[in-house]
Amino acid sequence: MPEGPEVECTRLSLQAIFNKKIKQIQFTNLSQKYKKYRFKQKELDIFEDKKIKTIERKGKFLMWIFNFEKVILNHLGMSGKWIFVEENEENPSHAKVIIKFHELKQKVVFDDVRNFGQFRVFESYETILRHDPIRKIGIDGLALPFPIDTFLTELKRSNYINREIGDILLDQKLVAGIGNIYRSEALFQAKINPTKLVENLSPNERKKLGHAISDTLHRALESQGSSFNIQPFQTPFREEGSAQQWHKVYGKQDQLCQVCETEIVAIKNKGRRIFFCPKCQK
DNA sequence: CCGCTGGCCTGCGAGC
DNA sequence: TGCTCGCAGGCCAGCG
Repeated sequence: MPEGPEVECTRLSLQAIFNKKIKQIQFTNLSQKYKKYRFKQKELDIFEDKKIKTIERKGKFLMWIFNFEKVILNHLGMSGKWIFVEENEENPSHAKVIIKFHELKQKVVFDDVRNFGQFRVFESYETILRHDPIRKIGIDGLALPFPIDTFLTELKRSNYINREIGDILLDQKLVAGIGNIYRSEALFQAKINPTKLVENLSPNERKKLGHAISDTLHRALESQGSSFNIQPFQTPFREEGSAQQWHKVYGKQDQLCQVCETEIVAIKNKGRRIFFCPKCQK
């Protein structure tokens, strides 16, 4: 579900639990159905009475930093969300992790329907930085100002030049935080056909694309993300986003382009769909 | 080092 | 009504 902007919205809401003394972090009974969480409660027991100092975002990953050496790597996967739940309120039906605090009535619950999420303890900050997905992560698409020069340099890497631009935009080693929705939207804004090879992009197109990525992700952040379909994104305070209201192409196959009234088309790229206007995006 | 494929999961709507 | 199928905003191990 969540891409960079949704993950950042989540991070901002979770500031409410910074510096609160933890009573318990607990894997739910349901979570024990799954290998990645099974028999790992012991790793969470040591967090009792500790505090979350801050949460850093690396692309779509959240790194939880505490007032001792351990670090937790958390990924929302396709359907994960953190939700504040009242003491007497029932847990969401796919709760995997529950965190309770001494000073807070509410607990915070990691609810993850499709179970693609991650919640893993690492020994230290240094250990997590050596973890491959973190170590290899590219430019943060939400970085301000967007590092356009680095983006242009990276685009010239030999492993990218003969590949389709729509394909490599999901590569978190290039720009981290782009997901399936915002790759289509960014390409539309930059007026670039997703099947165009990187080597055939003009200098102007490359610059426009960098700007479009940054602009798209920031507009999404301001809109509190995109919420639609069956399992809409919600912030921990259960607010839904409104970015879907300005989507120009994502999910709009068979509808007419708002600019030129040509029919929006969808193509498959490695099993995921890319949406674009065949006239505006040459 | 690289890129690609299949696997990990549940829930929903379409079509039969 | 119930079944199967395809599809959904992502990552990663294993392979060539």
